[in-house]
Amino acid sequence: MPELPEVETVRRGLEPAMVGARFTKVMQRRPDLRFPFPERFAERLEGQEVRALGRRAKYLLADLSSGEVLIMHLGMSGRFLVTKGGETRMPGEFHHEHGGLGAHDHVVFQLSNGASVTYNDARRFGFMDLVPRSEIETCKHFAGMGIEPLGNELSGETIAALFAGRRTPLKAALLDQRLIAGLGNIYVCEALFRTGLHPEAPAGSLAAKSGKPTEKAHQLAEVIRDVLSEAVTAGGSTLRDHAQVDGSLGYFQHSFRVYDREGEPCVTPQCTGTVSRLVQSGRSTFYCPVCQKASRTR
DNA sequence: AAGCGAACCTGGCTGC
DNA sequence: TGCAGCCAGGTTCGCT
Repeated sequence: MPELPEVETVRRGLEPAMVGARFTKVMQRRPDLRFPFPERFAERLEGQEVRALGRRAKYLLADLSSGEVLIMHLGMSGRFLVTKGGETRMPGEFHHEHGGLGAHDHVVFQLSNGASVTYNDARRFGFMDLVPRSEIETCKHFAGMGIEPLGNELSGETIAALFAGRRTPLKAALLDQRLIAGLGNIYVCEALFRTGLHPEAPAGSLAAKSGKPTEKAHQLAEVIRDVLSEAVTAGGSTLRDHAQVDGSLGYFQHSFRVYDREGEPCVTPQCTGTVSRLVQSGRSTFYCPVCQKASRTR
């Protein structure tokens, strides 16, 4: 469940359980996820205090008293469940009876405040790494990463500058984490719909010849911010599994206007269009062919 | 260089 | 009921 709003939802859920607590025991139950765990993973965590829990794009960053940062990425199916001390593990099909570990519980963090944090990831596209605080900006995960869409950098001007001259479809440009980092398939579809932009329009069409942003570029920047912050407020989107660390669901999926709505009527008032699906670089794009017509040329 | 498709892995749903 | 086929919120690799 991992685009920016879901990761931010997880961060907010983990924060009270982890920040200010020490790792008393870390159980790493397999040698790798998408990548091998770093050397001596558990030993480097045990005894360390979590000073802060941050987020960059779709990555969670736990600042440790050792000076290292625990980097966590959820991939496609990664999720965290927090169990407070004394509680028996419950909600969710992933966790077998009373406190036992489920099939894909790969890491369990026990904390000095009595809480347990379990990382579950059926597909194992997620990963964890440990990097010195001083090397965070330049480490392989973040070097070359694009701007934060909820930060101050996102504007019509930056979109025009980043997209100018690119013939790649808008959909692909928005998914490119080297340009803007944190958007994924759902929120790109939703943002393009709200802006009335065709997903196959060339990314460069948002920059005028002068290099200045078009009106649509300004709108797109605002819409991206709106969609993401609305989704964060809703606790993210829940598609197949819980989005929040206490097992409860996000509910932004009820606000989807095009994502996963192929064949349904367009929600725009007066619009007679039907939501269509097309495949771009191997991924489903949902859009309204009537509302989203903007500049397919150039 | 940019832009596709495939690959990584498991599970859930659809349809025969 | 069983099984094949397709699809899934992400990222990276390798081939045009």
